[in-house]
Amino acid sequence: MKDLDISEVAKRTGVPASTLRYYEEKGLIHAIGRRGLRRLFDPSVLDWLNLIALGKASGFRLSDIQQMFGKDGPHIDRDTLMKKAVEIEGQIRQLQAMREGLLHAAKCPAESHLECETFRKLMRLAGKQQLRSKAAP
Amino acid sequence: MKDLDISEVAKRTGVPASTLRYYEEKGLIHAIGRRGLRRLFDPSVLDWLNLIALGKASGFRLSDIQQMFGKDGPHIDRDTLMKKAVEIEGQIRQLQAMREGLLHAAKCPAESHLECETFRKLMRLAGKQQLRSKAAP
DNA sequence: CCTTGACCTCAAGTTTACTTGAAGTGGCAC
DNA sequence: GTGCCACTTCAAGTAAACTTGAGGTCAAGG
Repeated sequence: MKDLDISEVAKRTGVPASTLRYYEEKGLIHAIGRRGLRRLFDPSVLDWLNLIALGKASGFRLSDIQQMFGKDGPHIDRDTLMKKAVEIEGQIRQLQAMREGLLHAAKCPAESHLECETFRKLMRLAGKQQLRSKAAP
Repeated sequence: MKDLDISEVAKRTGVPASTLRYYEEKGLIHAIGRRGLRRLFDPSVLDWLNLIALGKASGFRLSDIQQMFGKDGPHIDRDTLMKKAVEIEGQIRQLQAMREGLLHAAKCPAESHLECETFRKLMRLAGKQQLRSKAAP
């Protein structure tokens, strides 16, 4: 496969060039070289960007993502990964409660949703997950 | 029930007073009055804060949250709520993929995770949900 | 009555994740 | 060879969600 120009990467991923430079600066992706001043990327950067997008969509910070799938290094702390996975489980439950709450709210005729017992129950349920996780800032 | 002092609300919810003032300024919560300068909150503010926390944990912006569960107004656009619910569904799927990916990564012996076919498959799967949702900025 | 300190306001600072703009460089089509 | 313009760097700007600090107020305990 051929190396990719920054604009090529941008085109294929939808991530703006400025963001790609920013990510490189932050150590999330790496150019394999330069042609003159211009960065050259290995096609694998597309995978990395996919991964980064996924992480972001999951509510992680760039620094978290870097931590999890470190530099280009092979050292991924398994404990950290497990902890993150558990964190995500809680987040999923919260999202499910939120979703149910919203769906109910869309149907429920109560004046204020806080007056609806079903809604309040869902909220309490979700509230129980005392996950003050910094994963979703 | 008695009205609550800002510090009382802070104590019971864990939300700092400064944040409570900020939320009030943004119209997410409302003091029912003042004793001198000091805000007085109805105990129902605890429910609202619960709801706000839930929304935040689900990746919504404060402005989204305000939109969904508007001021103290009863006007909640059901279509908006449904759309949000659908958005959340996609987010949940992404989180599930992320979770599985992490769990797998915690076990998989591959040098780089990108070299692991299982991992890549999970990523592609998650990537398919082209949810460039602004719900999780 | 008088002090105390928790609360107030308002402005400015912080962090995260970028974007924008100015000024420079050099690959490549002609 | 030479000029265009996509690329470069670096500094500064933006938005969201708060936090911090200075200076002021006033309800309550002694």
